[in-house]
Amino acid sequence: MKSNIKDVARRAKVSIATVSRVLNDTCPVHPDKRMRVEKAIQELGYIPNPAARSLLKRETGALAILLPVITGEFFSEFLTGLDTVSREEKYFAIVSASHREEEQLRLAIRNVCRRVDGMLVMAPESSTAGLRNVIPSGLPVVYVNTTADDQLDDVISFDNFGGARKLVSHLLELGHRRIAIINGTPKASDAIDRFRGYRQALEGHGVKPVESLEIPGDFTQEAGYEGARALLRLSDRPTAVFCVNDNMAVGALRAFQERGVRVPEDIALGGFDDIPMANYLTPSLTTVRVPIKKIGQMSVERLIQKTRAKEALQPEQQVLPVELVIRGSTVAGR
Amino acid sequence: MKSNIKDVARRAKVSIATVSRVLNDTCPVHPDKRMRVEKAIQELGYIPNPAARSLLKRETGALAILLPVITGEFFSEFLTGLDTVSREEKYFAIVSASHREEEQLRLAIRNVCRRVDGMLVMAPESSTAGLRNVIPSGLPVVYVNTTADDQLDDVISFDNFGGARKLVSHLLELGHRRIAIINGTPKASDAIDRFRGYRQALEGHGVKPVESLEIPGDFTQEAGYEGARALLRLSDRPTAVFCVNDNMAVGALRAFQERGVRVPEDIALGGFDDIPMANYLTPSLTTVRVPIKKIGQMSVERLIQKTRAKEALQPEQQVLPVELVIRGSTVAGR
DNA sequence: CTGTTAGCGCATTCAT
DNA sequence: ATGAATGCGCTAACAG
Repeated sequence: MKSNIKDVARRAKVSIATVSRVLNDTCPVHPDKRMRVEKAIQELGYIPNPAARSLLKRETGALAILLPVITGEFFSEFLTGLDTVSREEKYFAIVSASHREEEQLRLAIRNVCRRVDGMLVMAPESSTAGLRNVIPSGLPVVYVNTTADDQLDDVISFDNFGGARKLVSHLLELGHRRIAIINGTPKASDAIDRFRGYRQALEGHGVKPVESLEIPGDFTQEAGYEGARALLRLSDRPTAVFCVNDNMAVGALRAFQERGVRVPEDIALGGFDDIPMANYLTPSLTTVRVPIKKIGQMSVERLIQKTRAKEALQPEQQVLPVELVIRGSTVAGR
Repeated sequence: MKSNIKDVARRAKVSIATVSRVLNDTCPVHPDKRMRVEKAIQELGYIPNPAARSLLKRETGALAILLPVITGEFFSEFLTGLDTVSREEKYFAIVSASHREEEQLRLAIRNVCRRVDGMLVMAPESSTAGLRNVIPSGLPVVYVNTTADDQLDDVISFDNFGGARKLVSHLLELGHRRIAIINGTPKASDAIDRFRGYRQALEGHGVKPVESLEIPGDFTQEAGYEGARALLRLSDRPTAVFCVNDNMAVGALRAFQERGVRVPEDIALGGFDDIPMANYLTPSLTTVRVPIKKIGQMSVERLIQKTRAKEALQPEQQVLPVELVIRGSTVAGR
């Protein structure tokens, strides 16, 4: 059965304070007693109760990582980066997904906020001010890829707008004029920014946006697949398609291949994120490289820094650059 | 600042007991006071401290999910299945990765075991008996894909041996005789079982195993890539390669394509898992379908069942069937 | 060096 | 229906 500090103390014939001392190595303890305590701990299989400890110390040694979803390569990469760092820094990472629903996110925040010393929130569909009333003031938070209404929070994001503009400009420079877009979930800021980049690029080249070429989506492969099929049904097909993330581009590519539409000869295809898979597709996918793993690392590093600091730190907001990666899905022979 | 139950009581001009009552809806409370309490909670942004609650109630409402890694499609799928169920059942899932190291796993177990009401452990490199001394007796545990030394624990796994045998038999039936294998991490039971399946299939067809065709690996794409390159350097190349998981097959495919080795014409390729990506590769990947998402669901369901049960349940051990999926990487024209 | 004691925030008796 | 008091397991301050 689960034993407690009293059991250990009794067995080692010392006071509970002494047990606590050897446990936390706070002040010197007589080697003899230390040994007895260690032996008792061993024999009982005693493990301190973090609930009791955190009640007292007001810290938990854990960090919450709240993501819209944990599925897919994008998030895998992000988690990998983040996990390494938190492990090194002796923090325990609690990962949860909010399924892109604000309500679920709020619930998750409520669920964890008292169990952790800090929170990492990636919520492209929410904004920092909107979440503020759910988050206990004083709890360190780092937002990733979340809309910042003001300068009060730490926010790390990357250049969604610029990346999309670059990619679509690349298509335009290849001579494409009928360029479709398959979008992400409607309220997601990253989807919105990428869409803006798309529109901006078109404008910059004097191309009028065509509404029938702007297909709604939700970041999933299925949406990419369905969106691409819808585009193929059009009487006046586009010559290029920009999927707002790689995941959807994967689905689109499948739709094209099923219908015998060659990429890039019949239709060019671009994505966003540069997930590992992008390079494995045939043809490989032209996309916008986002330093996902690095962002994962950076954001926990910052979170841990904020958590360890006694004083509240000056909020920092940064937007990381992204890079266009040209591959076979837009230029044949690559 | 973080407020506590006392603050709420003071503000609502009631006792803390009353606050606790409206919080947990235990016994009837005068509507008037209830209102005052609710108002105070609202105004203070009060959130109960789960640490204090669990100290008293001896339950946490959380489940631990300990996986070897959380990267890649296999684990994404698993988590997706699991997440849905635990959310529905009002349990909070704490996910952590042990990096395939027993020491890390033990550390993670220690870290979480007192924070949760039950644990889901996927540890292909460990065995149930070996972990027993780290896990507090009485804590409900469900193992997935972990070696069972005895009948004392709940273990859910799938037919690694049979799946591998089927796949390699398929290659043999296509006429292949020089069949290489790229293996998983050495101590992982799934890798070991799949290797056994490979050997067994060869034997069944009277083919002698060739040691130079048995390449070590570690389940990562990089290992698949390197393994495939090593095979290509052989003077006497294999005509088929079985990668012990799809992830490595992806890496192998890349190596082949880089060197202009056609799949399946020059070399056939098989994987294991049937991750979503397998179907998107060109050629699509012949593999062994594992009902990953379903296993994720089943295992938490069982865990929750054990957790809710007052009495200790009879341990159940089950091995789920897997299915050979033949695609383009072994048979051209698919 | 070591033991005793007072809470941490909360649910739960036991009185009222 | 409600409040006062008790204790969950632990650490820290205090007193030896």
